[in-house]
Amino acid sequence: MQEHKLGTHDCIQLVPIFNQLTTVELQQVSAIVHEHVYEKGTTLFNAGDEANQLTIIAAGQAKVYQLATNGREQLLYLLQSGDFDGEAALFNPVTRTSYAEALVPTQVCSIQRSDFQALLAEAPQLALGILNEFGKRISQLEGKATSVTTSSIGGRLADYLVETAASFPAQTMFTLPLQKKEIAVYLGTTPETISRKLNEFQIAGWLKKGHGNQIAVLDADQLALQD
Amino acid sequence: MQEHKLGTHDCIQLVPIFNQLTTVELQQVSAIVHEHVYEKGTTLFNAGDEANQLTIIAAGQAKVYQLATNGREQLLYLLQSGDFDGEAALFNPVTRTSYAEALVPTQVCSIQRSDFQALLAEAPQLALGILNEFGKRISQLEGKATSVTTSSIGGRLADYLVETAASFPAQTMFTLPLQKKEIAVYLGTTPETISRKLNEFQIAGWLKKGHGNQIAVLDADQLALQD
DNA sequence: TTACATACTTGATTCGGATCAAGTTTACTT
DNA sequence: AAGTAAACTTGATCCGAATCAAGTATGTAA
Repeated sequence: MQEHKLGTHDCIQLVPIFNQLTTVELQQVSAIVHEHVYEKGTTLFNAGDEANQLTIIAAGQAKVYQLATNGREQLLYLLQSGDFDGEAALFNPVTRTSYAEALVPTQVCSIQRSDFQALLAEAPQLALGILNEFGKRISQLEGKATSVTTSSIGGRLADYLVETAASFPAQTMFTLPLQKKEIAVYLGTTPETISRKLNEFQIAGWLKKGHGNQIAVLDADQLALQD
Repeated sequence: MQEHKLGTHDCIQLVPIFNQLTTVELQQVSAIVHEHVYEKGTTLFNAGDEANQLTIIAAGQAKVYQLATNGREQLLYLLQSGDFDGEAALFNPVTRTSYAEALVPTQVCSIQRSDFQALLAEAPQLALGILNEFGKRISQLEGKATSVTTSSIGGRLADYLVETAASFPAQTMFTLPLQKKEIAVYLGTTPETISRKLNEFQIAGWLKKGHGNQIAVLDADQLALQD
């Protein structure tokens, strides 16, 4: 069973920032991409490492944690296929402040800074795609920063659920990709509160809890209206 | 008195993303930059506008507000000389979700999307500089998103004060650039709480309140240690 | 200088959500 | 299938900060 393994060319096509490239440019990119498969539970990179490369998830899933000053870890991103991290490394050597761990067997494409900079001079179109992707990410983060100071916990959880459920058929049961403890940390709250809010939502008829970490969103519209 | 007015060339040199350009490239950029001066209290752009340009503050100061779903306004940025906004517009036509107002007479440089894209193809070095700046902004926003879910109000206020005080000589009185009401909204709290926390900080000996909106930070190190 | 509006402060009360402390379920190991 | 550890739930209590309600400064216009 290795359906999730892909050739280099396919790998690159999965990444949004490379979507707009011509065939020729795609080949140029292929030439400088390195591939690696990480087993479940292994570390993609560590805090304190010097970062010299862009890391792209071709297939699989990884969690990125930031270490807070008090030693606590804050989940920063849940990287899915096509997501990337470490873009700052493409311009300057930086020390990573976060670390990442593979949740499942995960195939990663990486690009070295020096290779990337050389390529950029030849394929300006590439820069546009990346800039575009960065712009999106900034909007997203601005939204998060706003919503965190603006909405209540209930609202943030509701948003998270609607967003997560979006990748599954409507009204069907699915397994939450994160444990409640992790969702809690991600939203800046506690597992207890997550538990209680999910109950409230179920009583309101907006969702249905199943076995283990399964839920079905019944009324995404009402959920989204929370706060 | 027009010391704050600058020629186009000077204007561009103020902007970090253009810092690394060669003289030739700077001239190319100069050619496509439009300048405009907004009087105090006038609107730079409005929510709902279609954005087709990058807006750079050459001299002056502007507030950028985001409208929340409940109709409340959330202060997003306080733009100073050299800051820019609307970078998403450089890649796709977008509708603005925020609006900006000049706090003082403010000189603005703007670049149209079409001009920018044409330029980018000729000056790849420019893309690198912008990408770099974007990377920094993303780190900054990641930090803010983390600190908001992690620290208490006191900690966030302390950070804000230390940051704001940094542009004044140490331990001297200065006037806060925002009203307390606005600081409150910015930090996601209320004027009452700001008032109380400032008292606590004064009693602890970390700052001194003066007349009106003046304060002096006495012990930035202790403040920064808050939470 | 007085009058008025706006910003700010202070106190009393309320409330959301964190924390603490058991239980209970789920999932993994053998 | 039984045993164990981890994750989850539920209840009781506590605390930080929001809200409500006066007040007091500050600044502005006549």
